[in-house]
Amino acid sequence: MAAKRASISDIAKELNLAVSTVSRALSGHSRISEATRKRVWKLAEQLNYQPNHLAAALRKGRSNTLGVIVPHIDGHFFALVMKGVEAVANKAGYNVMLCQSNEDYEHEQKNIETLINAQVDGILVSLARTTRDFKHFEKVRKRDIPLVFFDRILEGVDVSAVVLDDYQGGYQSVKHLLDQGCRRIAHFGGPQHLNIYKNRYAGYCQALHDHNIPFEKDLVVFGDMTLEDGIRSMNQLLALPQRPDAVFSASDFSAVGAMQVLKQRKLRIPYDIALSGFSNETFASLTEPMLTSVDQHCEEMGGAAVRLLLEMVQERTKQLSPRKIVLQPQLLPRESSRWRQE
Amino acid sequence: MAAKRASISDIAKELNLAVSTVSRALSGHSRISEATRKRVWKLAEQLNYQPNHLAAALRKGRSNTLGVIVPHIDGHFFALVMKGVEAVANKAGYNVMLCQSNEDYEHEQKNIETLINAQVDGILVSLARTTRDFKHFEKVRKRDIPLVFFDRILEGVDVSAVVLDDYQGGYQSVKHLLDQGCRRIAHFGGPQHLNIYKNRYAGYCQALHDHNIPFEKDLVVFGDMTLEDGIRSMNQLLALPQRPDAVFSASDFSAVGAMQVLKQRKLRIPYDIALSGFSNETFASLTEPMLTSVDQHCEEMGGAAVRLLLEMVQERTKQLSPRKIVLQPQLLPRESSRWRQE
DNA sequence: ATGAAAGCGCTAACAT
DNA sequence: ATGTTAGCGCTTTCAT
Repeated sequence: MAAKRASISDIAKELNLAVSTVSRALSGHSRISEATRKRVWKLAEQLNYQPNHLAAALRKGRSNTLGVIVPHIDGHFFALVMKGVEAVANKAGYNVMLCQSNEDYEHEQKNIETLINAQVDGILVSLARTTRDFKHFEKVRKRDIPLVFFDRILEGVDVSAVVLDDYQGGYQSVKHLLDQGCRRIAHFGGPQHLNIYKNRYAGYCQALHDHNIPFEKDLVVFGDMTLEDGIRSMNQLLALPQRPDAVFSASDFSAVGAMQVLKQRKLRIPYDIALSGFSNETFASLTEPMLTSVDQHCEEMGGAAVRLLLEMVQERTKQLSPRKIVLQPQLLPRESSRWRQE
Repeated sequence: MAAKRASISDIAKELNLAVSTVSRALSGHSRISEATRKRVWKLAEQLNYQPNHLAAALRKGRSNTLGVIVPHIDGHFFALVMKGVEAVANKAGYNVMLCQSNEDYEHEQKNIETLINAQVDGILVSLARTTRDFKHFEKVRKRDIPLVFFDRILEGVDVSAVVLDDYQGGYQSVKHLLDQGCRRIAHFGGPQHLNIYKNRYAGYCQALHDHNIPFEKDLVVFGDMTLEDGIRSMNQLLALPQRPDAVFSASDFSAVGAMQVLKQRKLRIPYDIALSGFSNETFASLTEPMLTSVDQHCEEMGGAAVRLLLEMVQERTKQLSPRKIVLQPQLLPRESSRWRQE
């Protein structure tokens, strides 16, 4: 029963060698005779030796584990990011420890503690929507644990991060709507303390400005970007004396909410009102009409974030100054915004 | 810089106590004077002491970490399961290490090694679609690491698992379609070596049988359950001399594929052909018509799986015989299958 | 090329 | 109630 696992010292005893020799043989040290190396490896196989990472980690002070904190894992975006994270991390020999903050600041603080205690070698974070300060990251800094943010970061804080050019995403979306002939373009925006929503909004504003469309305050509605929020916001817009002829939503969910309202009111999409969303959720190509959206290259973002983090982990000595990587978004025009369908 | 972390022995030295005393004070041991306990905690706070879990794990032989292997994390189901897993695990003081097998057998084997090396206290697995044997789990058994499967398990192997009553899900779906007046009900089925698809199919067969509907081989199409597969399968069915009047798909994705074909051919859903899927993906309530589906209580499944696993972890001594927990599915009738809409 | 020995930070058995 | 001590399995310096 209970098969005790073979250790280096077991192998050493069996072969009449010193543990240090066995350790070196196993880790491919150069100053070990070919003969010894072979004997050791053979017995290791036989005994089905598995290295005890915990012990190695304790000794070396590194755990070969990366911690990741995401607001939530349901939904397209973070799931795909995790795919990229995992792929790159595993290839580099690192494990991944996952925490969800549930969009909650307090929870995020706990997550940080958890990861510090687990002795992770580096931390990847995308902020909870309710996070507005940086206190809990001070601990991480103090311990000199490499830290990389992705997607959602706090405005005005100088940290390493991998982000999407949300400004471009917003700009292109609005430009596309303008190209279709829309002139009164509304915007569903998210919490403005988060870079992503702020930048999408900024892109919207700039695109209007560049095309000499006057900005109308009434056409911008802020909310929490859920489907229900989209319903609420759309109804609010339709109650205006003069309704918009397009909506650029900073989220696919609220865009779909708007879509439901429009369909229910028998307004034609895109002819009466065109619609575009953000994130290219799975369902974006399954709605009717299919929803125009912005792809965020999620997997790539995850991969890039890990690569950046590993660089920092491996060159811990040199205090590198914070680096930012900006990925370009890709507009995917679909039926909800295109007047002429191919 | 590089803030060295305070250790128990640091605290002990500072307070002129033995490390064991400090350790006990910190872990709430009963035989420690209130005064000492307070002094220790106070200094611990001051020094911002964080326990070194690695060391504790090495010493105790337990890492307080659970490993989870999922086929993939994108898509509704596993993402929600992970939510449940994480919630329960964290509450019980365990961390979660996540691996994705990418639906690949080889990858799954690697994942197992990874988790064993990481010294996890227990492993949760949902099998890759390409996994057909059990060899790689023998190592886990030999090491006596508690192992719990969820959702996807191998047929005919006696293991602890948390599964959905897929048979019921299939049965109810078909019964519902029959209740709507459908008589020629087709089925899109998945790989039959996986319990979930086999049972959904079995439920389909039994429901037909119970209602005296003859089984027709041509109405059953097996595939890989993707959207494209649904398109292919639907076209295949429409080429039959006599077409079906309903399809029960074992996946929402292939159901949506079918939906696209039907819409394109101007067949009315549900009037010409009714549709029902499985898994209640996010998009199921966003298609037009909204897709009837079966909810799997994903979060609950994740939670139940962890609870079962933790039981095994905590009572490791007593070799419990494998336990199965079966959750009941919930049919969600929507427009794609209902003749009379409320 | 190999060995001896120290120690990572913690817990727990065994004192007192 | 507190102290002493051994050791979890590994890596690494210093010898030889």
